[in-house]
Amino acid sequence: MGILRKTQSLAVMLAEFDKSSHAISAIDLIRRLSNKLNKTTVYRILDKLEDDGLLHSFLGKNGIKWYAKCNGCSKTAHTDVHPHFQCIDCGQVDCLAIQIPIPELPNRTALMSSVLIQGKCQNCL
Amino acid sequence: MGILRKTQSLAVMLAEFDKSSHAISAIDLIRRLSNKLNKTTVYRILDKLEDDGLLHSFLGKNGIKWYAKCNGCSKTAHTDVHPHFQCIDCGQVDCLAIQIPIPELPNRTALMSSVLIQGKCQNCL
DNA sequence: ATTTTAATGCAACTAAGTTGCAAATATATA
DNA sequence: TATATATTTGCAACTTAGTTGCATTAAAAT
Repeated sequence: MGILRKTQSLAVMLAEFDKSSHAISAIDLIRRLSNKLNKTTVYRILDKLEDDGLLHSFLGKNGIKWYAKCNGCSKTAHTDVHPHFQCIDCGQVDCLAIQIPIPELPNRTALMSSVLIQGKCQNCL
Repeated sequence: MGILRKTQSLAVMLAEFDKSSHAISAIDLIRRLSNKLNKTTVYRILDKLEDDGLLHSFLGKNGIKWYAKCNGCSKTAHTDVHPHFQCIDCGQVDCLAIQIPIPELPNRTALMSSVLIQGKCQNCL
């Protein structure tokens, strides 16, 4: 069940995602908003925004959960996914506007896939 | 620093990986060997076997750490990686013997990448 | 204005993985 | 083979990310 009410907490969260186009990790968001929102609230709003298709989530380095705005990325199930890029120096994470095609797999059905590319971003090169 | 001594614990761990060709999650391994080995020992031996290039690790669903034998998979840094497949029904995880090519990224340098495909395995179809 | 229902904060909890340290066990040396 | 040395192990305690139950607060509906 997604967002039902326009609350203060929701506004604060959305404002944070509007500040920059980079992905934000749940823990970082909790840290940034610690004076305004409880961490449980942060997790719950993230869940709902994902349900509503406003955000998508994925796992970064060390299995940390990240969230990014869905800028017109398809909400339907697909095996062609956009990869995420994490800089090993500064830690910044972005969605890449490319598609990594997953080939047909013999004896298996692929329903979803996730691709994390790690390397150096423009700033850290 | 990798394996230096041939210990009982090491033998137990290697035997477990020889039992099947599927990947094993660290937690599952700890559970299976709980009557023989302490979990700290399991984690430490996994680390060392990975250092030695006998196992490789990757993250499955929910950021859980998995280990699989390196069956001739390249140990050198590369952006062409073999993907891992996790069945959403039975949870089983395997290495796929295919390469997913990662294209050149403008303004970024890709140093490594990981691909997790989720779907249904042959048994669960 | 009052009622209803959803959202929030808090504290306590879970699960995966890590760390420090003393005891046990391999290996090297005599 | 016995002893010394260095690595490995088990244990307990800890860390970190995320979850749950429940009482309180705040939207929205009446």
